[in-house]
Amino acid sequence: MKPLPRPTESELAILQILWENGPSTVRFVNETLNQEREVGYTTTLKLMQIMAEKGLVLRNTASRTHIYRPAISEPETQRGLLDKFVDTAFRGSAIKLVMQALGPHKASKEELAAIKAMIEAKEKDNQ
Amino acid sequence: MKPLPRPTESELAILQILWENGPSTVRFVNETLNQEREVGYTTTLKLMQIMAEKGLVLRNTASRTHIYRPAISEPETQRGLLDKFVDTAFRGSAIKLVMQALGPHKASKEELAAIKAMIEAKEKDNQ
DNA sequence: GCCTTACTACGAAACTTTTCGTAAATAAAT
DNA sequence: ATTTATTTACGAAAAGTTTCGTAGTAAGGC
Repeated sequence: MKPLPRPTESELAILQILWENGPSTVRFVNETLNQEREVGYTTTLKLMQIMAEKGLVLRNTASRTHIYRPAISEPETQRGLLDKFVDTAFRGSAIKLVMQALGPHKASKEELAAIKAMIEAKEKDNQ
Repeated sequence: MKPLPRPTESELAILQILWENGPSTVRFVNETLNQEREVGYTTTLKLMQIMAEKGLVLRNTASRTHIYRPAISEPETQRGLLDKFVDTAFRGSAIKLVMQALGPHKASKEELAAIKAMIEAKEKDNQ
């Protein structure tokens, strides 16, 4: 099994709709996309067909209207994209990326506590 | 002044060489790139010319061999790329990105301390 | 049954990014 | 001075991504 390719930006937008809403038709995906910006129906269809070829989505073709679903989870996908991004934009330094990401961001008490907990766990690992 | 466009992946690779080594010639940049993968000299030249047009780099054309330098700092560039990336890959949630990035990463004591300090500073802000 | 609508398949155009070949100019080497 | 090497400029091909038009086929409404 060859590993799945990273999705392109448009493909990612489609995957996000599938992750959020579960297995969906092209029409539903297209209508959801159109809440953001205008996209032709066949444009969405074509993209989803390409994604099926690449293995990024699976589709049930039992009925005439095909049902698409993601072939990979959102966290797995994010991991792949993040690894690439850390390499290209931060020369491999995840820490620098974290600092940059935290910098201007308004975080809630709970979020900060969660990160802190994670860091404290890692500090224990280090010993 | 229009804000500078985000660099593409290849452009980013060139910027990184300039950030790391200071003002450089096309030849130097090309040779550095070639340590990673084979790229033709005119390919690198063309990219750098395009970057100059876009305003991503500045060049000194006083002597025949032009000297290029970045027009924007690495952190500024990273910030722009990160904002876009958080939006597209993490649907705007910087916190999720941070958690993902910290997850598998081996961090040193000092790095963890630095992040922790930043978080504690933010916790104070919140109150 | 017939017409309208909805869906998939396919191909190609449009756009972006990357790659490189060729030509012209300048400098260096012999 | 002539040749050789180095550099920029330019244009266009190649590759990747996104967009959509057209055709064919199945389904639904009348």
